[in-house]
Amino acid sequence: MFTATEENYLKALFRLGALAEGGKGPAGTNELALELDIRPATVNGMLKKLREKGLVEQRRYGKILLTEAGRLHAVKVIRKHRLWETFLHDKLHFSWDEVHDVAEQLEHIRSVHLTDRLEEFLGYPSVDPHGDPIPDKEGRMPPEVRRTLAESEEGHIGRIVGVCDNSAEFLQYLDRLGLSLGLRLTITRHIPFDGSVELESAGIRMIITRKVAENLLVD
Amino acid sequence: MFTATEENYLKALFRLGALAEGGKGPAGTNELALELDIRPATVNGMLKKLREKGLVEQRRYGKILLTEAGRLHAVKVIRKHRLWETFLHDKLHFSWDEVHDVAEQLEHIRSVHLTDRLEEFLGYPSVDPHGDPIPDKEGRMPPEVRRTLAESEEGHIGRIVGVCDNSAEFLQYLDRLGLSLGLRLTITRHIPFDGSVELESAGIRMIITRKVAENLLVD
DNA sequence: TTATTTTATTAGGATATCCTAACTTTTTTT
DNA sequence: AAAAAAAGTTAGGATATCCTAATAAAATAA
Repeated sequence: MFTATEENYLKALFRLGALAEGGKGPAGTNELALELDIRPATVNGMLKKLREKGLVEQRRYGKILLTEAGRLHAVKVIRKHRLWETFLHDKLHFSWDEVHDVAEQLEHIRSVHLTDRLEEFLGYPSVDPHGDPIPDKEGRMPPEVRRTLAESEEGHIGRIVGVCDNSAEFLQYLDRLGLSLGLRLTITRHIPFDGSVELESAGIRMIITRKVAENLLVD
Repeated sequence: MFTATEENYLKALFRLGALAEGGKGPAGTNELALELDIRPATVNGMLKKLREKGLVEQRRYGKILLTEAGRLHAVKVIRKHRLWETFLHDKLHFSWDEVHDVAEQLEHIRSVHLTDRLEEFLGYPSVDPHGDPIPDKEGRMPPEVRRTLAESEEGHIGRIVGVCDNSAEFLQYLDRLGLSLGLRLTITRHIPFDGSVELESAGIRMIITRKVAENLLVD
Protein backbone atom coordinates (compact mmCIF):
# COMPACT_ATOMS: atom_id res chain seq x y z
CA MET A 1 0.00 0.00 0.00
CA PHE A 2 2.52 2.61 1.18
CA THR A 3 6.28 2.59 0.91
CA ALA A 4 8.52 3.17 3.93
CA THR A 5 9.45 6.52 2.43
CA GLU A 6 5.84 7.62 2.12
CA GLU A 7 5.23 6.55 5.70
CA ASN A 8 8.14 8.65 6.85
CA TYR A 9 6.69 11.71 5.12
CA LEU A 10 3.34 11.11 6.81
CA LYS A 11 4.97 10.68 10.21
CA ALA A 12 6.96 13.87 9.79
CA LEU A 13 3.83 15.82 8.86
CA PHE A 14 2.05 14.43 11.88
CA ARG A 15 4.97 15.43 14.11
CA LEU A 16 4.80 18.92 12.65
CA GLY A 17 1.12 19.04 13.52
CA ALA A 18 -0.04 19.49 9.93
CA LEU A 19 -3.60 18.55 10.87
CA ALA A 20 -6.93 20.11 9.98
CA GLU A 21 -7.78 20.11 13.66
CA GLY A 22 -5.92 19.46 16.86
CA GLY A 23 -2.55 20.35 15.41
CA LYS A 24 -0.33 23.34 14.92
CA GLY A 25 -1.84 23.86 11.48
CA PRO A 26 -0.48 23.37 7.96
CA ALA A 27 3.23 22.90 7.32
CA GLY A 28 5.42 24.26 4.54
CA THR A 29 7.59 22.39 2.05
CA ASN A 30 10.84 23.71 3.53
CA GLU A 31 9.73 22.92 7.04
CA LEU A 32 8.96 19.34 6.05
CA ALA A 33 12.22 19.08 4.15
CA LEU A 34 14.09 20.19 7.25
CA GLU A 35 12.26 17.70 9.43
CA LEU A 36 13.09 14.83 7.06
CA ASP A 37 16.58 16.04 6.18
CA ILE A 38 15.73 15.84 2.49
CA ARG A 39 16.01 18.70 -0.03
CA PRO A 40 12.86 20.77 -0.67
CA ALA A 41 12.92 19.92 -4.38
CA THR A 42 12.67 16.22 -3.55
CA VAL A 43 9.96 16.80 -0.98
CA ASN A 44 8.05 18.73 -3.58
CA GLY A 45 7.98 15.76 -5.91
CA MET A 46 6.91 13.40 -3.19
CA LEU A 47 4.11 15.75 -2.16
CA LYS A 48 2.67 15.44 -5.64
CA LYS A 49 2.50 11.69 -5.13
CA LEU A 50 0.97 12.00 -1.67
CA ARG A 51 -1.65 14.40 -3.03
CA GLU A 52 -2.53 11.95 -5.79
CA LYS A 53 -2.89 9.20 -3.20
CA GLY A 54 -5.21 11.42 -1.18
CA LEU A 55 -2.95 11.53 1.86
CA VAL A 56 -2.26 15.26 1.91
CA GLU A 57 -3.97 18.40 0.68
CA GLN A 58 -2.02 21.27 -0.79
CA ARG A 59 -2.68 24.00 -3.32
CA ARG A 60 0.05 25.28 -5.60
CA TYR A 61 2.47 27.33 -3.52
CA GLY A 62 0.26 26.51 -0.57
CA LYS A 63 0.69 24.85 2.81
CA ILE A 64 0.47 21.10 3.42
CA LEU A 65 -2.26 19.47 5.48
CA LEU A 66 -2.75 15.78 6.19
CA THR A 67 -6.11 14.42 5.04
CA GLU A 68 -8.01 12.11 7.37
CA ALA A 69 -6.58 9.11 5.47
CA GLY A 70 -3.10 10.56 5.85
CA ARG A 71 -3.51 11.24 9.54
CA LEU A 72 -4.88 7.76 10.14
CA HIS A 73 -1.96 6.10 8.44
CA ALA A 74 0.56 8.29 10.22
CA VAL A 75 -0.96 7.27 13.54
CA LYS A 76 -0.81 3.61 12.56
CA VAL A 77 2.90 3.91 11.87
CA ILE A 78 3.43 5.74 15.14
CA ARG A 79 1.50 3.00 16.91
CA LYS A 80 3.79 0.37 15.44
CA HIS A 81 6.87 2.41 16.28
CA ARG A 82 5.88 2.79 19.91
CA LEU A 83 4.85 -0.83 20.34
CA TRP A 84 8.18 -1.98 18.93
CA GLU A 85 10.04 0.44 21.18
CA THR A 86 8.19 -1.05 24.12
CA PHE A 87 9.07 -4.55 22.98
CA LEU A 88 12.74 -3.70 22.58
CA HIS A 89 12.88 -2.04 25.97
CA ASP A 90 10.69 -4.33 28.06
CA LYS A 91 11.50 -7.69 26.52
CA LEU A 92 14.94 -7.35 24.97
CA HIS A 93 16.25 -4.87 27.53
CA PHE A 94 17.43 -2.28 25.05
CA SER A 95 18.21 1.05 26.64
CA TRP A 96 16.21 4.19 25.90
CA ASP A 97 18.62 5.54 23.36
CA GLU A 98 19.00 2.25 21.49
CA VAL A 99 15.33 1.61 20.81
CA HIS A 100 14.62 4.43 18.43
CA ASP A 101 16.77 3.50 15.44
CA VAL A 102 15.62 -0.10 15.38
CA ALA A 103 11.96 0.86 15.86
CA GLU A 104 12.42 3.23 12.95
CA GLN A 105 12.95 0.15 10.79
CA LEU A 106 10.45 -2.15 12.48
CA GLU A 107 7.59 0.34 12.15
CA HIS A 108 7.44 -0.32 8.40
CA ILE A 109 6.87 -4.08 8.64
CA ARG A 110 3.56 -4.95 7.02
CA SER A 111 1.38 -7.64 8.48
CA VAL A 112 -2.29 -7.94 9.21
CA HIS A 113 -1.80 -9.51 12.62
CA LEU A 114 1.63 -8.51 13.81
CA THR A 115 0.86 -5.21 15.48
CA ASP A 116 -2.20 -6.38 17.36
CA ARG A 117 -0.54 -9.60 18.50
CA LEU A 118 2.48 -7.65 19.64
CA GLU A 119 0.27 -5.27 21.58
CA GLU A 120 -1.43 -8.19 23.27
CA PHE A 121 1.93 -9.84 24.02
CA LEU A 122 3.15 -6.63 25.65
CA GLY A 123 0.01 -6.44 27.81
CA TYR A 124 -1.63 -3.46 26.11
CA PRO A 125 0.85 -0.81 27.25
CA SER A 126 -0.47 2.75 27.23
CA VAL A 127 2.87 4.49 26.80
CA ASP A 128 6.19 3.63 25.19
CA PRO A 129 9.55 3.68 27.03
CA HIS A 130 9.78 7.43 26.38
CA GLY A 131 6.42 8.08 27.99
CA ASP A 132 4.71 8.78 24.68
CA PRO A 133 1.16 7.43 24.39
CA ILE A 134 0.48 4.43 22.14
CA PRO A 135 -2.48 4.91 19.77
CA ASP A 136 -5.09 2.14 19.72
CA LYS A 137 -6.03 -0.18 16.86
CA GLU A 138 -8.57 2.36 15.57
CA GLY A 139 -5.96 5.08 15.30
CA ARG A 140 -7.11 6.98 18.35
CA MET A 141 -4.28 8.66 20.16
CA PRO A 142 -5.11 8.31 23.87
CA PRO A 143 -5.32 11.54 25.79
CA GLU A 144 -2.17 12.08 27.76
CA VAL A 145 -2.59 10.84 31.29
CA ARG A 146 -1.55 13.70 33.51
CA ARG A 147 -0.83 12.95 37.10
CA THR A 148 1.33 14.68 39.63
CA LEU A 149 4.71 13.19 40.29
CA ALA A 150 3.61 12.63 43.87
CA GLU A 151 0.75 10.37 42.73
CA SER A 152 2.68 8.27 40.23
CA GLU A 153 3.88 4.85 41.32
CA GLU A 154 7.49 3.82 41.66
CA GLY A 155 8.93 2.58 38.40
CA HIS A 156 6.66 4.82 36.38
CA ILE A 157 8.31 6.27 33.32
CA GLY A 158 6.91 9.51 32.03
CA ARG A 159 7.48 12.95 30.76
CA ILE A 160 6.95 16.27 32.42
CA VAL A 161 3.86 17.56 30.67
CA GLY A 162 2.92 20.46 32.86
CA VAL A 163 2.84 22.15 36.24
CA CYS A 164 0.07 22.97 38.73
CA ASP A 165 1.76 26.03 40.09
CA ASN A 166 2.55 28.53 37.38
CA SER A 167 4.34 31.06 39.52
CA ALA A 168 7.65 32.43 38.31
CA GLU A 169 9.11 31.43 41.63
CA PHE A 170 8.31 27.76 41.06
CA LEU A 171 9.29 27.75 37.41
CA GLN A 172 12.62 29.34 38.12
CA TYR A 173 13.23 26.76 40.82
CA LEU A 174 12.46 23.98 38.35
CA ASP A 175 14.91 25.50 35.99
CA ARG A 176 17.59 25.48 38.64
CA LEU A 177 16.83 21.79 39.28
CA GLY A 178 17.27 21.07 35.60
CA LEU A 179 13.64 20.03 35.21
CA SER A 180 11.93 21.23 32.08
CA LEU A 181 8.79 20.53 30.11
CA GLY A 182 9.07 17.39 28.05
CA LEU A 183 11.83 15.92 30.17
CA ARG A 184 11.64 12.15 30.41
CA LEU A 185 12.08 10.65 33.84
CA THR A 186 11.64 7.50 35.85
CA ILE A 187 10.29 7.52 39.37
CA THR A 188 12.74 5.38 41.27
CA ARG A 189 11.44 5.75 44.83
CA HIS A 190 8.87 7.38 47.05
CA ILE A 191 10.53 8.15 50.34
CA PRO A 192 8.01 7.64 53.15
CA PHE A 193 9.84 9.74 55.71
CA ASP A 194 9.09 13.12 54.22
CA GLY A 195 7.28 12.32 50.99
CA SER A 196 10.25 13.19 48.83
CA VAL A 197 10.46 11.55 45.43
CA GLU A 198 13.62 10.09 44.00
CA LEU A 199 13.81 10.15 40.25
CA GLU A 200 16.18 9.50 37.41
CA SER A 201 16.47 11.37 34.18
CA ALA A 202 19.06 11.05 31.45
CA GLY A 203 21.18 8.91 33.76
CA ILE A 204 21.13 11.47 36.57
CA ARG A 205 19.49 10.63 39.88
CA MET A 206 17.94 13.35 41.99
CA ILE A 207 15.56 13.89 44.84
CA ILE A 208 12.78 16.45 44.83
CA THR A 209 10.64 17.51 47.75
CA ARG A 210 7.02 16.53 48.17
CA LYS A 211 5.91 20.05 47.42
CA VAL A 212 7.69 20.08 44.07
CA ALA A 213 6.38 16.59 43.27
CA GLU A 214 2.80 17.71 43.93
CA ASN A 215 3.14 20.51 41.43
CA LEU A 216 4.71 18.61 38.56
CA LEU A 217 2.49 16.81 36.06
CA VAL A 218 3.78 13.71 34.29
CA ASP A 219 2.15 11.44 31.74
CA MET B 1 26.21 -2.63 4.22
CA PHE B 2 23.87 -4.78 2.13
CA THR B 3 20.45 -3.96 0.75
CA ALA B 4 17.45 -6.22 1.32
CA THR B 5 17.60 -7.13 -2.35
CA GLU B 6 21.22 -8.19 -2.18
CA GLU B 7 20.45 -10.26 0.89
CA ASN B 8 17.66 -12.01 -0.97
CA TYR B 9 20.04 -12.92 -3.77
CA LEU B 10 22.52 -14.34 -1.26
CA LYS B 11 19.84 -16.32 0.51
CA ALA B 12 18.57 -17.76 -2.78
CA LEU B 13 22.09 -18.82 -3.74
CA PHE B 14 22.53 -20.47 -0.38
CA ARG B 15 19.24 -22.31 -0.78
CA LEU B 16 20.39 -23.52 -4.18
CA GLY B 17 23.55 -24.83 -2.58
CA ALA B 18 25.90 -22.62 -4.61
CA LEU B 19 28.77 -23.30 -2.21
CA ALA B 20 32.40 -24.19 -2.80
CA GLU B 21 31.98 -27.08 -0.37
CA GLY B 22 29.08 -28.73 1.34
CA GLY B 23 26.54 -27.68 -1.26
CA LYS B 24 25.08 -28.89 -4.50
CA GLY B 25 27.70 -26.93 -6.42
CA PRO B 26 27.52 -23.75 -8.52
CA ALA B 27 24.20 -22.36 -9.72
CA GLY B 28 23.27 -20.85 -13.07
CA THR B 29 21.81 -17.42 -13.82
CA ASN B 30 18.50 -18.86 -15.02
CA GLU B 31 18.25 -21.13 -12.03
CA LEU B 32 18.76 -18.20 -9.68
CA ALA B 33 16.30 -16.08 -11.66
CA LEU B 34 13.71 -18.83 -11.31
CA GLU B 35 14.32 -19.12 -7.56
CA LEU B 36 13.91 -15.36 -7.08
CA ASP B 37 11.12 -14.93 -9.64
CA ILE B 38 13.12 -12.19 -11.35
CA ARG B 39 14.10 -12.10 -15.04
CA PRO B 40 17.55 -13.50 -15.93
CA ALA B 41 18.61 -10.17 -17.44
CA THR B 42 18.01 -8.44 -14.12
CA VAL B 43 19.78 -11.15 -12.19
CA ASN B 44 22.71 -10.77 -14.52
CA GLY B 45 23.10 -7.13 -13.60
CA MET B 46 22.86 -7.81 -9.91
CA LEU B 47 25.47 -10.55 -10.17
CA LYS B 48 27.93 -7.99 -11.48
CA LYS B 49 27.36 -5.96 -8.33
CA LEU B 50 27.67 -8.99 -6.06
CA ARG B 51 30.93 -9.96 -7.79
CA GLU B 52 32.29 -6.47 -7.27
CA LYS B 53 31.35 -6.67 -3.61
CA GLY B 54 33.17 -9.98 -3.34
CA LEU B 55 30.09 -11.94 -2.41
CA VAL B 56 29.99 -14.28 -5.39
CA GLU B 57 32.44 -15.68 -7.90
CA GLN B 58 31.53 -16.12 -11.53
CA ARG B 59 33.37 -16.15 -14.83
CA ARG B 60 31.78 -14.84 -18.00
CA TYR B 61 29.12 -17.32 -19.11
CA GLY B 62 30.09 -19.35 -16.06
CA LYS B 63 28.35 -20.69 -13.00
CA ILE B 64 27.80 -18.76 -9.77
CA LEU B 65 29.43 -19.66 -6.47
CA LEU B 66 29.09 -17.88 -3.11
CA THR B 67 32.39 -16.69 -1.67
CA GLU B 68 33.06 -17.24 2.03
CA ALA B 69 31.90 -13.66 2.69
CA GLY B 70 28.75 -14.31 0.69
CA ARG B 71 28.02 -17.56 2.45
CA LEU B 72 28.56 -15.98 5.86
CA HIS B 73 26.17 -13.16 5.18
CA ALA B 74 23.56 -15.50 3.73
CA VAL B 75 23.71 -17.57 6.91
CA LYS B 76 23.35 -14.45 9.03
CA VAL B 77 20.17 -13.52 7.21
CA ILE B 78 18.87 -17.08 7.55
CA ARG B 79 19.67 -16.92 11.25
CA LYS B 80 17.60 -13.76 11.61
CA HIS B 81 14.78 -15.20 9.56
CA ARG B 82 14.55 -18.33 11.68
CA LEU B 83 14.80 -16.49 14.99
CA TRP B 84 11.99 -14.16 13.95
CA GLU B 85 9.90 -17.10 12.83
CA THR B 86 10.42 -18.63 16.23
CA PHE B 87 9.43 -15.39 17.92
CA LEU B 88 6.27 -15.06 15.85
CA HIS B 89 5.28 -18.64 16.51
CA ASP B 90 6.28 -19.09 20.14
CA LYS B 91 5.51 -15.63 21.50
CA LEU B 92 2.88 -14.14 19.23
CA HIS B 93 1.20 -17.47 18.41
CA PHE B 94 1.33 -17.08 14.66
CA SER B 95 0.58 -20.29 12.82
CA TRP B 96 3.17 -22.05 10.69
CA ASP B 97 1.98 -20.65 7.44
CA GLU B 98 1.74 -17.08 8.69
CA VAL B 99 5.28 -16.75 10.00
CA HIS B 100 7.16 -16.91 6.74
CA ASP B 101 6.00 -13.73 5.01
CA VAL B 102 6.54 -11.55 8.04
CA ALA B 103 9.93 -13.10 8.81
CA GLU B 104 10.84 -12.39 5.20
CA GLN B 105 10.59 -8.70 6.08
CA LEU B 106 12.00 -8.87 9.60
CA GLU B 107 15.15 -10.69 8.48
CA HIS B 108 16.43 -7.48 6.88
CA ILE B 109 16.29 -5.32 10.01
CA ARG B 110 19.78 -4.07 10.81
CA SER B 111 20.89 -3.77 14.40
CA VAL B 112 24.03 -4.71 16.25
CA HIS B 113 22.20 -6.15 19.24
CA LEU B 114 18.78 -7.15 18.04
CA THR B 115 19.45 -10.65 16.79
CA ASP B 116 21.50 -11.78 19.75
CA ARG B 117 19.08 -10.31 22.28
CA LEU B 118 16.19 -11.93 20.48
CA GLU B 119 17.98 -15.25 20.54
CA GLU B 120 18.54 -14.93 24.26
CA PHE B 121 14.91 -13.89 24.81
CA LEU B 122 13.75 -16.99 22.95
CA GLY B 123 15.97 -19.22 25.07
CA TYR B 124 18.52 -20.13 22.41
CA PRO B 125 16.25 -22.29 20.26
CA SER B 126 18.04 -24.80 18.03
CA VAL B 127 15.34 -25.06 15.38
CA ASP B 128 12.64 -22.79 14.02
CA PRO B 129 8.93 -23.66 13.91
CA HIS B 130 9.50 -25.54 10.67
CA GLY B 131 12.18 -27.70 12.19
CA ASP B 132 14.98 -25.92 10.33
CA PRO B 133 18.18 -25.42 12.36
CA ILE B 134 19.10 -21.91 13.53
CA PRO B 135 22.72 -20.92 12.76
CA ASP B 136 24.74 -19.54 15.67
CA LYS B 137 26.20 -16.05 16.06
CA GLU B 138 29.38 -17.13 14.26
CA GLY B 139 27.45 -18.27 11.22
CA ARG B 140 27.80 -21.96 11.94
CA MET B 141 24.83 -23.96 10.76
CA PRO B 142 24.30 -26.63 13.42
CA PRO B 143 24.32 -30.18 12.12
CA GLU B 144 20.82 -31.48 11.72
CA VAL B 145 19.75 -33.50 14.71
CA ARG B 146 18.53 -36.78 13.34
CA ARG B 147 16.48 -38.96 15.57
CA THR B 148 13.97 -41.64 14.81
CA LEU B 149 10.34 -40.70 15.11
CA ALA B 150 10.04 -43.32 17.84
CA GLU B 151 12.64 -41.53 19.98
CA SER B 152 11.30 -37.98 19.58
CA GLU B 153 9.16 -36.58 22.36
CA GLU B 154 5.53 -35.62 22.05
CA GLY B 155 5.10 -32.10 20.77
CA HIS B 156 8.29 -32.25 18.78
CA ILE B 157 8.12 -30.49 15.47
CA GLY B 158 10.44 -31.68 12.78
CA ARG B 159 11.02 -32.73 9.25
CA ILE B 160 11.56 -36.13 7.78
CA VAL B 161 15.25 -36.04 6.91
CA GLY B 162 15.93 -39.66 6.19
CA VAL B 163 15.16 -43.31 6.72
CA CYS B 164 17.03 -46.19 8.38
CA ASP B 165 15.58 -48.83 6.13
CA ASN B 166 16.24 -48.13 2.48
CA SER B 167 14.36 -51.06 1.05
CA ALA B 168 12.00 -50.42 -1.82
CA GLU B 169 9.33 -52.16 0.21
CA PHE B 170 9.57 -49.61 3.01
CA LEU B 171 9.90 -46.62 0.71
CA GLN B 172 6.89 -47.62 -1.30
CA TYR B 173 4.93 -48.03 1.88
CA LEU B 174 5.94 -44.54 3.01
CA ASP B 175 4.79 -43.24 -0.30
CA ARG B 176 1.41 -44.85 0.18
CA LEU B 177 1.20 -43.24 3.64
CA GLY B 178 1.92 -39.86 2.07
CA LEU B 179 5.19 -39.50 3.97
CA SER B 180 8.04 -38.07 1.99
CA LEU B 181 11.48 -36.63 2.61
CA GLY B 182 11.32 -33.06 3.83
CA LEU B 183 7.77 -33.38 5.11
CA ARG B 184 7.14 -31.31 8.21
CA LEU B 185 5.28 -32.99 11.02
CA THR B 186 4.39 -32.70 14.68
CA ILE B 187 4.44 -35.67 16.99
CA THR B 188 1.14 -35.42 18.77
CA ARG B 189 1.19 -38.65 20.83
CA HIS B 190 3.09 -41.76 21.68
CA ILE B 191 0.60 -44.53 22.25
CA PRO B 192 1.88 -46.77 25.04
CA PHE B 193 -0.29 -49.74 24.13
CA ASP B 194 1.56 -50.77 21.00
CA GLY B 195 4.19 -48.07 20.55
CA SER B 196 2.34 -46.45 17.66
CA VAL B 197 2.99 -42.79 17.05
CA GLU B 198 0.30 -40.27 16.28
CA LEU B 199 1.42 -37.36 14.18
CA GLU B 200 0.08 -34.40 12.33
CA SER B 201 1.28 -32.98 9.08
CA ALA B 202 -0.26 -30.25 6.95
CA GLY B 203 -3.38 -30.41 9.06
CA ILE B 204 -3.81 -34.16 8.59
CA ARG B 205 -3.59 -36.49 11.59
CA MET B 206 -2.34 -40.02 11.18
CA ILE B 207 -1.03 -42.93 13.12
CA ILE B 208 2.02 -44.94 12.12
CA THR B 209 3.19 -48.19 13.61
CA ARG B 210 6.18 -48.48 15.90
CA LYS B 211 8.15 -50.24 13.18
CA VAL B 212 7.65 -47.36 10.75
CA ALA B 213 8.46 -44.81 13.48
CA GLU B 214 11.74 -46.58 14.23
CA ASN B 215 12.80 -46.30 10.63
CA LEU B 216 11.98 -42.68 10.01
CA LEU B 217 14.53 -40.00 10.87
CA VAL B 218 13.35 -36.51 11.86
CA ASP B 219 15.30 -33.42 12.84
C1' DT C 1 5.04 49.96 -2.97
C1' DT C 2 9.23 48.50 -4.52
C1' DA C 3 13.20 45.76 -3.14
C1' DT C 4 14.74 41.96 -0.61
C1' DT C 5 14.33 37.65 1.31
C1' DT C 6 12.13 33.39 1.83
C1' DT C 7 9.58 29.62 0.01
C1' DA C 8 8.02 26.66 -3.64
C1' DT C 9 8.70 24.74 -8.11
C1' DT C 10 10.91 23.12 -12.38
C1' DA C 11 14.66 21.13 -15.07
C1' DG C 12 18.05 17.90 -15.53
C1' DG C 13 20.77 14.09 -13.30
C1' DA C 14 22.23 10.00 -10.43
C1' DT C 15 21.45 5.30 -8.41
C1' DA C 16 18.92 1.01 -7.37
C1' DT C 17 15.94 -2.24 -9.01
C1' DC C 18 13.10 -4.09 -12.18
C1' DC C 19 11.43 -5.10 -17.25
C1' DT C 20 11.31 -6.75 -22.56
C1' DA C 21 13.52 -7.72 -26.74
C1' DA C 22 17.39 -8.84 -29.28
C1' DC C 23 21.56 -11.00 -29.40
C1' DT C 24 25.73 -14.37 -28.30
C1' DT C 25 27.71 -18.29 -26.29
C1' DT C 26 27.40 -22.87 -24.68
C1' DT C 27 25.29 -27.24 -24.49
C1' DT C 28 22.60 -30.81 -26.33
C1' DT C 29 20.58 -33.40 -30.07
C1' DT C 30 20.52 -35.49 -34.21
C1' DA D 1 29.87 -31.61 -36.65
C1' DA D 2 25.82 -28.95 -37.96
C1' DA D 3 21.32 -27.72 -36.24
C1' DA D 4 18.47 -26.84 -32.42
C1' DA D 5 17.78 -25.68 -27.75
C1' DA D 6 19.13 -23.66 -23.53
C1' DA D 7 21.62 -20.41 -20.93
C1' DG D 8 23.83 -16.03 -20.45
C1' DT D 9 24.45 -11.16 -21.91
C1' DT D 10 23.60 -6.52 -23.78
C1' DA D 11 20.71 -2.61 -25.03
C1' DG D 12 17.23 0.37 -24.01
C1' DG D 13 13.40 1.57 -20.79
C1' DA D 14 10.46 2.28 -16.54
C1' DT D 15 9.81 3.65 -11.61
C1' DA D 16 11.16 5.26 -6.97
C1' DT D 17 13.95 8.12 -4.49
C1' DC D 18 17.34 11.23 -4.00
C1' DC D 19 20.40 15.42 -5.63
C1' DT D 20 21.95 20.48 -7.45
C1' DA D 21 21.07 24.59 -9.88
C1' DA D 22 18.00 27.75 -11.77
C1' DT D 23 13.53 30.08 -11.69
C1' DA D 24 8.96 31.71 -10.08
C1' DA D 25 5.86 33.11 -6.56
C1' DA D 26 4.81 34.86 -2.05
C1' DA D 27 5.96 37.12 2.11
C1' DT D 28 8.48 40.65 4.40
C1' DA D 29 11.11 44.85 4.99
C1' DA D 30 12.53 49.23 3.77
